[in-house]
Amino acid sequence: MRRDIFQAIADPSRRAIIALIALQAMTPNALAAHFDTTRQAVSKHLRILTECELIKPEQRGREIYYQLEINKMKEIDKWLEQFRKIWEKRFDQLDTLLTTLKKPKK
Amino acid sequence: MRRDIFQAIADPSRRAIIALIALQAMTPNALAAHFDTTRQAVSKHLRILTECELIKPEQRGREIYYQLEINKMKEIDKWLEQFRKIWEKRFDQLDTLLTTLKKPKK
DNA sequence: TATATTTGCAACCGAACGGTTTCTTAAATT
DNA sequence: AATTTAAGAAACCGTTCGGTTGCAAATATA
Repeated sequence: MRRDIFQAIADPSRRAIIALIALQAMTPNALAAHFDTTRQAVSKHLRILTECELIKPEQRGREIYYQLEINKMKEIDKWLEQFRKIWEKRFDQLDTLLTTLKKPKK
Repeated sequence: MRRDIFQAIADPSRRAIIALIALQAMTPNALAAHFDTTRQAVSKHLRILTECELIKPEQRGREIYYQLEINKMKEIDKWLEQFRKIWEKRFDQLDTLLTTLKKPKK
């Protein structure tokens, strides 16, 4: 069973859950109210997100508040880094080109 | 059939393909040589990546060079933006705390 | 022209995915 | 103590995924 952060964010429902939890910790029931699905389905998503440590459960009485582990999100950012270098380079090249074009002709 | 960039990067083989192509455009055969799998499997990944416009095929004789559409990668960066705001805020708070601790006691 | 090479496409297969329904456990409320 | 509420666990179901094998099409080479 593959279980990493990239697989975790592949599902649109899970991305929506992450976005909601990012604003404030929420219970499975509260989350389910935002979706057109059963609480159990949400629970399954929460389990997956918990397993790859993207969210953390916090028991409060009989309720469980799930909160985002924002640091884990940085792993995606870290992976993107290698490509950011490339698109920044391309932007610089474009910038150079534009600057060159602007220069008065010899 | 769901086909978006998040699903595209969910698979580790596809992430590896993206990373290779980022450096230089490559053919399916050349790519397959880097993996312990058949060319057809790589071709399937390339198809998925092409469908969500993360890569672009360029025919050259009987070979097809696939090259990365770096701009598409920015979509991930864009999605991350909402969370980057949060982790930068948390960092600022930590920074403020540390600065406060450093201040001499009254 | 015959042959080899590069590639895509279709059919198939087992495993994983995303969902539902049903059941159990535990805490809160009456 | 009985009932309600919140949540997880297990079993099941149809679909998708990632891979394979086999085949057809098109280009290059002999």
